[in-house]
Amino acid sequence: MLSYTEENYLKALLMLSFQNETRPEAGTNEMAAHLGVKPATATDMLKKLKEKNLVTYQKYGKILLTEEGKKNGITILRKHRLWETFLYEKLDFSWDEVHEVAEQLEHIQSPKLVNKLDEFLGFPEFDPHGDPIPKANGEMPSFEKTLLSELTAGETGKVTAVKDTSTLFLQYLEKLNITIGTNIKVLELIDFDGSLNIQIENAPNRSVSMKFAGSLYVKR
Amino acid sequence: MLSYTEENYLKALLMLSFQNETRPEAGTNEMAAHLGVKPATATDMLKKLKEKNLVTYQKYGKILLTEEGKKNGITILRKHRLWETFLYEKLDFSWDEVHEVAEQLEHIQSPKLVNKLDEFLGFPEFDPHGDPIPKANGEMPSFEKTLLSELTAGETGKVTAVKDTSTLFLQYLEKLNITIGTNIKVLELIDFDGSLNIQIENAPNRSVSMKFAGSLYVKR
DNA sequence: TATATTTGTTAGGTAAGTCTAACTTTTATA
DNA sequence: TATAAAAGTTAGACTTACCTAACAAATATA
Ligand SMILES: [Mn+2]
Ligand SMILES: [Mn+2]
Ligand SMILES: [Mn+2]
Ligand SMILES: [Mn+2]
Repeated sequence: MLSYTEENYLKALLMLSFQNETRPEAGTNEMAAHLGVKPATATDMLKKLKEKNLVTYQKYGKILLTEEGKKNGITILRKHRLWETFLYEKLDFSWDEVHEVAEQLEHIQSPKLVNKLDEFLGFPEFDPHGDPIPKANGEMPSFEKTLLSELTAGETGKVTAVKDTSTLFLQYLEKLNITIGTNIKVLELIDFDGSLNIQIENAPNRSVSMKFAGSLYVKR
Repeated sequence: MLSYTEENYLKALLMLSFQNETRPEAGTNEMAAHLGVKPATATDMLKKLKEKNLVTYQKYGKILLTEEGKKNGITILRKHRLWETFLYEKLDFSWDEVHEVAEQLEHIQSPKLVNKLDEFLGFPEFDPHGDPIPKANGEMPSFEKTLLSELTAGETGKVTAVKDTSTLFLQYLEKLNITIGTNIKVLELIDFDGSLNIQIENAPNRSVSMKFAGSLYVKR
């Protein structure tokens, strides 16, 4: 049985492993920052997780989830994303509101609940941010990871997911009338600062920053 | 901000106040037993709750919730019963399974979630056990509290709630095809041991014990 | 009313999870 | 490669929630 806190550490390590695309290892400071605790606290927890065979790591070395640790992390992530979907689809939460509440709901212990919820939602493959929801068996639906910033002038992409899930970004997208499924055409690339002029389906044309274009996943 | 544990203590005190019909006061041992902790632990917590002005009590005296404590307890109870209703109505949980999971869900912090859930469920007045769900303003729908054991021979009652919510009792009721809304006619009262012969709607006649008849609320 | 029983409190201890301050190791850079 | 910076660890402390054992007060009963 894992504690609420241990679950958070495992999920954090899993997400860092997705983020660090080259190698799935994480560092203590990185992990601590992700969880909003001090590095000293992360070190303490690491010892405990190692003791329980959920991570492999040695002093001053990198952290890697074991199979068991990964399995547990995936379970939490599955719950997190199913709950986000529930809040968004059934209770009319906006996509910048779901995360905070799902952060709590993901820790509810009841295998039956998770699977019934999945069924109730119609076995969704992606959450409101376009992130893949792990299946009951641990598999992750895959999706194209093309960034809007990778498109060339003239190309069109349909938004599949957001890379940045911060409230600030999500609310800005809402203002721009962009959501999962919206088509965006790149009109022009500005070499000077990497910004682009885009045409948004059902919304006025816009100029957006490089940072913006690097935060949206699209399908060509 | 109340901790998970403090919330459990307040809900326990509230429910004991409903139970002790004569006076709403509770004792340390009673409280500890209800929460599954040792009396010494309950005493510790009591001091903290008193410090926070959630209960009034003095050493060796009885425990009483303050208005603030009661308000908080009612909020938890509202969430508990709404979640039970959700699990029962939307996710096909049986009425003996809902309690355990609601025990966890009641602690999720999000006023918006509670109210949206209430709306999603159609503002239910009673939970799957027939217990009243406190309204957002703290009011409790009232209901008739006649026990099956109070009926006389020949009278018919419609089941409105269960007094005992133990798995053992709920599963027995299920076996007998009795649920909220079922009509039961008292055929005969046996003076010797207080048992009664009853006629259950859509099920064979039965003899049930005094204990059984004292655990079911009905409406004449 | 004296004594036994029940009820409630205190003292002292543990475990989880967090922190700060000081220290060590690793890595980057001059 | 020596040194500075960054990354990570350790020691010691705090808070919350729990426990056991010993004690004190209140209540029931002979
Ligand atoms: Mn969490
Ligand atoms: Mn998400
Ligand atoms: Mn609870
Ligand atoms: Mn109930």
